[in-house]
Amino acid sequence: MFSKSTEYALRATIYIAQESNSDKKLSLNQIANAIDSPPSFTAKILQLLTKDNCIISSVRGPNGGFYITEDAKQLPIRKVLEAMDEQDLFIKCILGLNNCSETKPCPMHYQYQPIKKQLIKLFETKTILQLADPSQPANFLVNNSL
Amino acid sequence: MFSKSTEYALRATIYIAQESNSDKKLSLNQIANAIDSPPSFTAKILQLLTKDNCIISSVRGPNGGFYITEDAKQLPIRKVLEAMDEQDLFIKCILGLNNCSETKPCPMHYQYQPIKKQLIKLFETKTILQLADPSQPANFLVNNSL
DNA sequence: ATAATTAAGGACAAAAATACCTTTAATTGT
DNA sequence: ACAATTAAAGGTATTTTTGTCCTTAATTAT
Ligand code: FES
Ligand code: FES
Repeated sequence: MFSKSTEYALRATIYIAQESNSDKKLSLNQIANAIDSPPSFTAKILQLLTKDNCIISSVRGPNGGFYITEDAKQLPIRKVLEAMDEQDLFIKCILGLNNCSETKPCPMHYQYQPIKKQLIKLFETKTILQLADPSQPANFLVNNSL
Repeated sequence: MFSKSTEYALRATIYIAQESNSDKKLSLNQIANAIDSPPSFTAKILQLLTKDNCIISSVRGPNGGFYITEDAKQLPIRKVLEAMDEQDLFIKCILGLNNCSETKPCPMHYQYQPIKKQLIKLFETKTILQLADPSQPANFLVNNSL
């Protein structure tokens, strides 16, 4: 479904939303450790997410680290996919054809379209906060422990 | 969603089911041309699909080529995904965690699971024939023409 | 100021996916 | 038998993805 980069990006974003706020920042190593991802590679991914501080925020220096603002928590998770350049899923044909549309449907189009719509809706409407909401008991697991 | 290899495999299978039978075989070049794929790469993919002749069949020599039996047309398209080793979609967690299950749900599990079930059902129940059935007007487009 | 800490950024490396090319084997028609 | 045709098989090359490492810049505490 998604690339490793995007999987790490989603896990990192959710974890940061679970654990951080502007008073409690998380270091790269904390995050990579928590989400079972290679630290150096995770650093690259976090750079993409902190671009313009629009999803994740960061500060350097002692007691610095990564965190997410309350405002950013309201963003739909689609923003994470956008930052990771993972938009093919929303646009492309399931058979890989350039155009996916009612006017030029491939043999799977009418079967796949309703599922695609649900995927888009899921990523458009679910916010980062909703996935990290501690009142939802299913919202904790972001690694391969257990 | 799928790798290029799998996209080509699906397009090739559908095209072969549209156009061939045991009396009318298709050459590599015909297929690659029809589905907009690199011929040499498509050759490799067809090798996987003809493995044990279980999905696509082939014969060498003049008037040889690739075709599909009536029996094989009844196979669900999941078989193509299996041949391409693309089973992660059916098993894996959308966040990339090793186990996807009700007992260890990730924060997206309960949102994603219903969609995943529909994807599985789609690939399990739709047969190659259904996607290539000429009585369905949507069943022709397997390339980027138009 | 200085040293310590932390992310940012760039160069590099390894692995996988994608694509190509050459040789071999099977089949057919002559 | 022979030549032509076609897929099979294997090796090679390129590109993309994944991952590492090292230096630089920013921030903080002393
Ligand atoms: S055209 Fe193939 S999924 Fe829409
Ligand atoms: S555990 Fe993540 S989708 Fe099921």
